[in-house]
Amino acid sequence: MSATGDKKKVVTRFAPSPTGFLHIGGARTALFNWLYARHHGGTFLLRIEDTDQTRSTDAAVAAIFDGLDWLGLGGDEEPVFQFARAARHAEVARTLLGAGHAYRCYASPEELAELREQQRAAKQPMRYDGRWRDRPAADAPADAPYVIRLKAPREGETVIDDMVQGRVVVQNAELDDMILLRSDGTPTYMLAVVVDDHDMGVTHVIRGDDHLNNAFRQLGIIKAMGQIEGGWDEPVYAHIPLIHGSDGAKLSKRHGALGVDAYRDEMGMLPEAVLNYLLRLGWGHGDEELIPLARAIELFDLSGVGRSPSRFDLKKLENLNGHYLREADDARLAALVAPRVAALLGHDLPDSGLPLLTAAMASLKPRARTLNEIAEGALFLFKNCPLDFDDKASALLDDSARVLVEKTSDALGSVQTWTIEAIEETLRRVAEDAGLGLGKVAQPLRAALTGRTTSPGIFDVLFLLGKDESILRLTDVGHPSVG
RNA sequence: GGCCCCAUCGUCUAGCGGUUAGGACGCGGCCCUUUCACGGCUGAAACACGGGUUCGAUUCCCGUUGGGGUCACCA
Repeated sequence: MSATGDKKKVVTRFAPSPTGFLHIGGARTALFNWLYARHHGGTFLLRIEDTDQTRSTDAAVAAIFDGLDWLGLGGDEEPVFQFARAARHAEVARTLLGAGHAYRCYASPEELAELREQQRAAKQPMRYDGRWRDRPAADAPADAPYVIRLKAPREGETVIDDMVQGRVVVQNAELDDMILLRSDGTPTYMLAVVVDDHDMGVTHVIRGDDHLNNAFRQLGIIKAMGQIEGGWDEPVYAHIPLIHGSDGAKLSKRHGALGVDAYRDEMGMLPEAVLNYLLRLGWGHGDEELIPLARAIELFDLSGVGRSPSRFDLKKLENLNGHYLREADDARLAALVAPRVAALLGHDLPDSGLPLLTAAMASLKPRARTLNEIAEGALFLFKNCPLDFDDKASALLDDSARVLVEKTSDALGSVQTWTIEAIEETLRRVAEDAGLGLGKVAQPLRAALTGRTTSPGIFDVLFLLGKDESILRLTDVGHPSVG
């Protein structure tokens, strides 16, 4: 902060630990950080928290980048891998130790487990009792492993003015002396986060409110380092509420805490829909519901973030996805849908598949909420005679309907130029000649052409199928079966 | 259990002392219509409870209840 009081440039970050895919909650945290940075013309950074090498995997790192990439939430600079910075973390721990803000603790893990057990039994708060906090160095057992703990203040209180949670106060007596450096010399998360955020120049820490308690401990490190060398500013904190499942319990795989890849691949969602949904989950701006990214950048601010946890609602996501599907470019959708159609069919699409899907998209997409539903709806375009008729369709195709189909087929056969207009004109004439409403003619035709009782408009179906294929399918059912 | 956070329709939310408590999803009805959708209109649906403060509380304060989070040599 300069003497003129102007604010530092905003720097936010998303710092997942690579122990699994990018889940939906993480995606929202990333989105909020990304939006906040964009809104303020700042920088959004990525950091992979892989200090726990036994739980971190390359596959998870790849999955996280993949998910972020799909959503368009990449970092503005090369991602930082925390494990690679272990030496720097250790250096800070040593600095703290040298300045008397930290100390060596020789208590063994077993000893600590026993302590916790006693506290649990006595219904006492479970925390480290500071047994090595003030012991003279002479007491230290020679060559015994030790950890370095922060010498946290025991009096007073620590205050955080959180941009979402408001002013939160915790008594320092509630905080114990956390471990900074493990006995094997590697840094703990608490230390690594603080050091990295400082070194990366992070000004705003926006993360899940499961970290709120951690913030008080982390502040202890920041304050201590600030006293030693100065320049360690407290970041602005914003702890956003977690996302819960539809039953109010913590989000689990059961209700959609899947990787974002599942929303893309298995559920057939568009990234812009997921983004819009996530944005509106826990954040609102008046009555606005449809908020594309550009608008979100313009509107987003932390003051709009609510403080209560919200439940994940797949139905609403699907509805939003339907909106974005209708707005999406047809060729783009066709490319996205093609492999899904092929999967349903069990074989590749012909070369004409993509252009056909593109042409059909305008009548396919208003009827769907997901890419999968579009694929389902597109199936009839690629089937071969004889079609598989579902129950309603075959029930509809009784003898009189088949006669009507044959009659229509004949009329259609004489259509010279296969246009929507010509098709419509022909069908209306057939209906009129038969003394029937258009619907009475259209339904049997639909069944004969698609094997289903629901489909895009009948003129569109005929047009998309083409004259030859249409006549083929109509002829196939056009003759009342003898029997 | 200690500490921390939260509480408006079933769900996401608007509200920031005085409103017929608004919108969206979902649900019901109607319209449009060749089916299904889309779209339009419309209906049902909420301030957890109890005390205060105030002329007046959904709104401010306290408590109760109910949720959630966190208490590792994980992150």
